[in-house]
Amino acid sequence: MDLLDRDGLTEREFLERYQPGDYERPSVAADMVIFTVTDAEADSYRKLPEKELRVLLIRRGGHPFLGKWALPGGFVRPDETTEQAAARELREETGVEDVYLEQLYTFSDVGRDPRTWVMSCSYMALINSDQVKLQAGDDAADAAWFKVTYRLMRESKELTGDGYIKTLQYELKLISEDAELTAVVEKTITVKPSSTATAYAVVSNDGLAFDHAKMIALAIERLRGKVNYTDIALHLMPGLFTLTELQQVYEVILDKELLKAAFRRKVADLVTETDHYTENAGHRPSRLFRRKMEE
Amino acid sequence: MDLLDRDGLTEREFLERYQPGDYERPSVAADMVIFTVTDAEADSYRKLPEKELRVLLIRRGGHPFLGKWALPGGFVRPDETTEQAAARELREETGVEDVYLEQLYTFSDVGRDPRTWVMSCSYMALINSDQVKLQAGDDAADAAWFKVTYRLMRESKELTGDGYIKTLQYELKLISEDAELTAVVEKTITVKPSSTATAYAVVSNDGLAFDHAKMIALAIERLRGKVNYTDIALHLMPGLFTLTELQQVYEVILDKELLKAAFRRKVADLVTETDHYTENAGHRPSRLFRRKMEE
DNA sequence: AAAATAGTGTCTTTCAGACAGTATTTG
DNA sequence: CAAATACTGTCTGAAAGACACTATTTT
Repeated sequence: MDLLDRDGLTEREFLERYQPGDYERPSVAADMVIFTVTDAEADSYRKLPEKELRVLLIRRGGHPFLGKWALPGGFVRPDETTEQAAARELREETGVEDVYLEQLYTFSDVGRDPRTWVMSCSYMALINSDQVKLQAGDDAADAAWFKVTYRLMRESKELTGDGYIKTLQYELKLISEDAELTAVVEKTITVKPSSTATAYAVVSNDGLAFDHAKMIALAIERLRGKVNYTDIALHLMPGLFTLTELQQVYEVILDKELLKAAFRRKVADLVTETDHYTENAGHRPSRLFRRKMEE
Repeated sequence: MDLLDRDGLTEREFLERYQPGDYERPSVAADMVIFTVTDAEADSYRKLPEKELRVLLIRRGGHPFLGKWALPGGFVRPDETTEQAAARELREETGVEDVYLEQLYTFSDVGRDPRTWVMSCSYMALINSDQVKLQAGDDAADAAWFKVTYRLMRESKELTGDGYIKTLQYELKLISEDAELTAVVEKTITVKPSSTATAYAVVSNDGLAFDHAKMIALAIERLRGKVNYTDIALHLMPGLFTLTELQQVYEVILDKELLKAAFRRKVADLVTETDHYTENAGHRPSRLFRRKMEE
């Protein structure tokens, strides 16, 4: 192919002479919502421990948002994709290598970073409690796992002339051993005859940096959506697990109780049974399952 | 809040003195997959016309990819979000203002643009045939609507030691009045005990610029996925439409025939019936419906 | 009447919700 | 035996698949 452009150049000539213009360019960061599930303290050793959904946050050691908690992340380098940058941050922060990683959304609101023009491509990572143990040797001293809850608090609908605006307010709560953060995220759905638009806004925010409350909210919504029709939740499970544990994970993600019989029917084709059982549990042993790797 | 950082600065002082470093930054473009549905020519005026799913492409007038077809798009400016940039491009290209717009994915492969470091945040827009008429006055002379088909051609699965790799090859065909483009997009799903990764690659590509074959493939997959559990397809319909037309749109998106009775039951709560009917159709008139704006 | 599309009725199958019942282990 | 969890059986009702049937218009 040797097409010539208006200046009579071939593509090779064009590229050899190409000089990037000096118009403004944004910095692009990759930020990660890293989820895991851990056992809460049980009242008695005969009772099963409850499961908690947790997110990793890092306390900011410099301006802006000094002292606030932020998602792990960093700037993308010219020789890597946003996904590679996310995986690199994940490795640096947690030592974990082989995890489920999914791009969520690219945030580009003007002024979202008070320093300069910064976009953020956000990712969701799911790691299981086996892998989390490796978290010891991280460089950011002020990293902590926060228990997450995300709950619809208020719902309203306003009719406009030719459509309506639905407003949903969610309370996002993040609780660690020594900090408790709360944010309210508002989801606004504007329905008009020829369009539907959804926008997120942070209404109040106590302790989270940047627009990271929005990112966490979006991640939870994605997780909740996918749990119902994929095997995504299995990435939060250790190698061997009981169906009751799996059900607890679904319940903590969806923030709602499920019926045992129906749940077992539903996940039957996502798991493979093994010949192992739990031991010394203070009650009847439970069969252990693995994630199904065929099909 | 007047916390001081290690240099003893308040946040305000820090920001006043902040100088962006001179590390490399990418350009960020917003590219759009604009879908619409139009009637194909009918054999006889007594037969219903078939529906076609179409995408807007623009022939490149300069290097790189001179003469190839590309998605409409452009660079994001510092005073706008990627979404605003997408909406701006859409307006410039088609004159259309009020449409369904959804962020798809941010592409950042190294070398995806041969000139320089460019990421692209891709969007999907759905516009209806009423709105498309406005397309006359566009600046890019070489814009054309292409009929799209996207079909699974080959499927294979290879077992690895502890998991498997599934490879799906899709043929993407784009046909306009005077051009026919074909690309093969390969979707690779790598399943390992603690992760699942999906990657897209363009295996062959005849006539599309950049990685735009991947973007279109991703857009179609998103559209197909959402059609089943949202009212997204209604954004492709004009103000009044028959249920048969709506079914045709579902069928052309999903590339599969649906059963009439079941379809009507399924969409019943997405539409509102009107008192209008089609006229002079050469057969029994059909009731016209609108998109349901309540609930 | 023929051609064409519009629209409905209903049987079957599948699957989720609901709930009760049985089974197994430890203290 | 009591406490605790594990696991199964089955009824019901909602929704999707399948297919046949009726209805209405134009030529």
